[in-house]
This record gives sequence, C-alpha cells and structure tokens, in this order.
Amino acid sequence: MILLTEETYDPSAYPPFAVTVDLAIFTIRGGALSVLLVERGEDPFAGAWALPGGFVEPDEDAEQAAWRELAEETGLTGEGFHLEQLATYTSPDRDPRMRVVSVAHVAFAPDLADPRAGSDAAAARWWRVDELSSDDGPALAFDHAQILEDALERVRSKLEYTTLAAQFVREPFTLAELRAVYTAVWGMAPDLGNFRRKVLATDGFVIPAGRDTSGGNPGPKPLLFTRGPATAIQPAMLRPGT
Amino acid sequence: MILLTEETYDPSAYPPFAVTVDLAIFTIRGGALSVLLVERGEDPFAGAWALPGGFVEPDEDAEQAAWRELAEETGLTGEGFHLEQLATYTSPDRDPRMRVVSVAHVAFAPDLADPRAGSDAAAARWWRVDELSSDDGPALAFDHAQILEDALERVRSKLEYTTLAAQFVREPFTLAELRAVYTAVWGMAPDLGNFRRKVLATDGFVIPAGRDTSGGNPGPKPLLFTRGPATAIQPAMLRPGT
DNA sequence: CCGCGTTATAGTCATAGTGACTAAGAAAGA
DNA sequence: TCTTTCTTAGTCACTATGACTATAACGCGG
Repeated sequence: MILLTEETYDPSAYPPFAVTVDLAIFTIRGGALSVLLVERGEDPFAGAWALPGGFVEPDEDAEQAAWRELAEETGLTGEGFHLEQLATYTSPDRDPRMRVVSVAHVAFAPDLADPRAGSDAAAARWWRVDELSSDDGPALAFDHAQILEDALERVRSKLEYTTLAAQFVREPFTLAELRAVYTAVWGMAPDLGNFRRKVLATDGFVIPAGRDTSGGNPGPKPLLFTRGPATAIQPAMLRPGT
Repeated sequence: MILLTEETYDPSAYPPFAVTVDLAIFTIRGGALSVLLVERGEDPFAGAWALPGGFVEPDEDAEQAAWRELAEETGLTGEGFHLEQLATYTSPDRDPRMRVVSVAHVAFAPDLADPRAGSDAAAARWWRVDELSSDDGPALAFDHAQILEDALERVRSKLEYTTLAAQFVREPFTLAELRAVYTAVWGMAPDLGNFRRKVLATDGFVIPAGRDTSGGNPGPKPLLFTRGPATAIQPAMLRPGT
C-alpha cells in the first residue's frame, strides 16, 4: 500500500493546469426556461456557442470567480441570484490547447434582460433550453453540452426538494407565477389545486404580501407573496408522472 | 458587458494551478461508520491527519486519479466500490505552499481491512466518524475538516433517496445487515418493521437470494438478498425524526 | 429436552400526503 | 348583462408512514 499523500510531493514539480469556471445561467423568459450562451469568435470552436466563463484569478476562489463572471455577463450585481457549484470537468482533452479543468456552476435569477453586445466580435443571447437539442439549436463548444445537461438535471431536481423556484420570480409574486416556473423548468404543469395546497402547506416557502391591485387579467385579484425563509420542501414535490 | 470567454485568452498565459483529488473513503467497521485518514509526516501540517489523495496526472481525468488513489490506499481493485465526485475546493490559501485545487470524491465499500503500514513514515488508519469531532480525535490538515463534513452529509442524504446502502454490505446480505448500515450512517436505527416494509416494497432494491443456513445466532434463519438494479428510492426513506 | 431470550417475519391501525377531480366566485371585455 | 378567464376552496379514494402488536424459529443454559 502506498501511503504518500498529495503533499508528500512538491506541488510545483507537477505539470500546470489552468482552472476556469463555467456558468449555466438560467432564467425564465416568455414562459420558457432559458440559458445564456456566448458565441465563440476564435478557434477552437469558432462559431460554436459556449457557456460564459473565465479563469480563476490567483487571489480568488472558484465561487468568487463565478460571481465575478456572472456580474460581467449579465451586467447585474449578485443580488437576487442563486449560485451554486455544479461539478468539475477534468477530461484531459476537453480543451485542445492545454490542460484546463473547469469548475462548473449553476445560477438562477428572475427574468433577465437581453445581454448587450460586447466589445469584441462575440455575441451573447438567451437560448430556450428546448432549442438546445433541436436541429437548429446551437453547436456547443468543448464539453459544454454535457455540462448543460448536468446543469438542467440539477435545476429540475432542485425544484423538487427546495424552494429555489422562488428565485426565478420577482417579488412580490402570485402563486400562478410560481407555478409557471415549475411548468417552464419541468416542461409540464403541476396540478393547479395540488400545487397551491403543497406550497401553502410548506411552512416558510412563501409569505403573504397582500393582494394584487393592478388588474389587467380577468378573474379575481390574486394574493401576493414574497419568498419565505424555508429552503427545503419536505416531503418533496415530485414532477408529475413519477 | 464583457463577453470574453475563457478561451478568448491564451490559457498558458495564466498562473499555474496544481490539481489534486482527495478521497473520503467510508466503510462500516464494528457497526460504526469509519473513514480512512493518513498521518502526515512532513510539513505543512506534519503530524496532522489528512484524507488520502494525490495529483491528477497529465493523461488522466479526476475520476481516474481517484480510482488510482483508491486502489493504492486500500490495496483493492475498484470492484465493489462506489465512487462519486463530491465538490471542488479552491480557496487560494488552502495549501500554504502554492495554489492547489482539490476535486474531492466520496467512496463507499463494504467492511474493509486495516491498511498496511506504508513504506514511508506516514501511518494510515480508520477513524470512526464519531471520533472526528471529539477532543481526542485527529487534527485535520488543510481544509479536510470541511471536506469531511460535506462528505458525511452527502453519504447520509444519499442513503435517503438511493439504494447505495447496499454498497456497504457484502453479498449476500440480510435485511438486518442492511439496516445496520442505516443505523451506523445515521447514528440512529430505523424502525425494524417499517424498514423491512420499505425496502421490500422498493422494486429492485434487493433481490431474494435464498436463506442463510450458517446459523450462529438465535432466531430463525434470515432471508438473504443481493443488490438489485434499482438506484433510487421513491419516495425517499427519511431519517427518523424528520 | 424444556423453557427462555433473541431474532426474523408478518401483521394492524390511525394519520398524513397525494393525484385527480368538482364547485363557487371575481374580474375583464364583448 | 353575459361569457370567458382565472383564483380560491373544497372532496374523495388511495398510498405511504409511524408506532405498535403478534407469531414463530432457533441457540443455549440448565
């Protein structure tokens, strides 16, 4: 048995890696779950679309780098975002130029505006997630198709057992708006009555905040809510058909 | 808005990082959940205990490195192990010598033997997880206390909604042995009758494999089982008292 | 070889949570 | 005013759960 640990060696004697963060930034636009992608202007993968990301700087950790990139890409401060680490992708040939490991993150936020065009040739836009696997969907650079697939599954399952759906709506919100988040992310609508019952029965999921007065729709004025302190849904709210 | 992506820059122009894997290897010994630690012989943290780990080599990904380290540390091939990525730890000052990011993994296996002493001065031994936070528990090197805490929570929650507990017992096993896994990991015993009902009602969790004939205990000969193809427990089996 | 403690297995029963519905009422617009 | 749309408030059968009780097999000590 070999009992050497990493630190038995001199770390600087080892081949250098570049470390980056990549972000799958999700929002809901026009009732559809969407993700921000940037078009690559240079090889490798020129013309393909990639998750926004960048290098981890010498004096920051990966989460700080992710927050920095998030602010740079969306033009928004971290307020209202949820950000979490997803997984780390380390295949030796994932970047043809050199060894790059990427610490992927997932971020959610309420409906965000269109990104402004950058100063370089690259474009950035929101893609509906149901476009990603279609024929006229974007070609994805590096292993970003895999990262995106993992990120989507993370978001979908997190809605089941956490209150993160409320991060996708602006406060105050109605239960119909919250339900629309589930519908967009899961691709199917939870039953109306059962959804209300579950959300209202989960202590601290939502907090009553008066009643909408603005009108605009037919039907009664809906109750308004803000996000509550609860983070977990117990027992979980399952996707229909499981 | 800045739309540069990681690949807009030259990766080799960036400061080098070392990339390692660290492993929290769990097993159950004497009815107690235990984790393998190695004692450090050199600074930094000489005399402290650390998770086994090592560098990711130029031609392998982190998972391959983790399997390699796992085999080196336990002397066993990967057969029967469950291994999964936990999270990546990237604090700039987590290693005082240089910038090292660690892709932490969690591994489970049935009761493993004592590690043999290595050729260097370092020792390796199993620690019961309930010793880790006690006064005469080990001092932990680097940020390994944090990694271990996250790994423990991962194991505990994975027992709730996956069939991974069966990875901790040798086949064939009895339901009492499987229940002992839950008891060890959660620190409390699930109700006997309800546990049986739940396991047997979960399609594909366990597969009947005859009846024990060896005896040794009082009471009837228990039924034997092997691991089934199911990976998820739906709905989850919750820890008592939630 | 008898009885006792231990252990495996098989129930019971009240309650909570869910899926699938139905019903009533409020507002907007024709 | 009438119709459509939408929020709110149920109902009911069924499933899953927590907390028990009951029965039977086996080893062992006397």
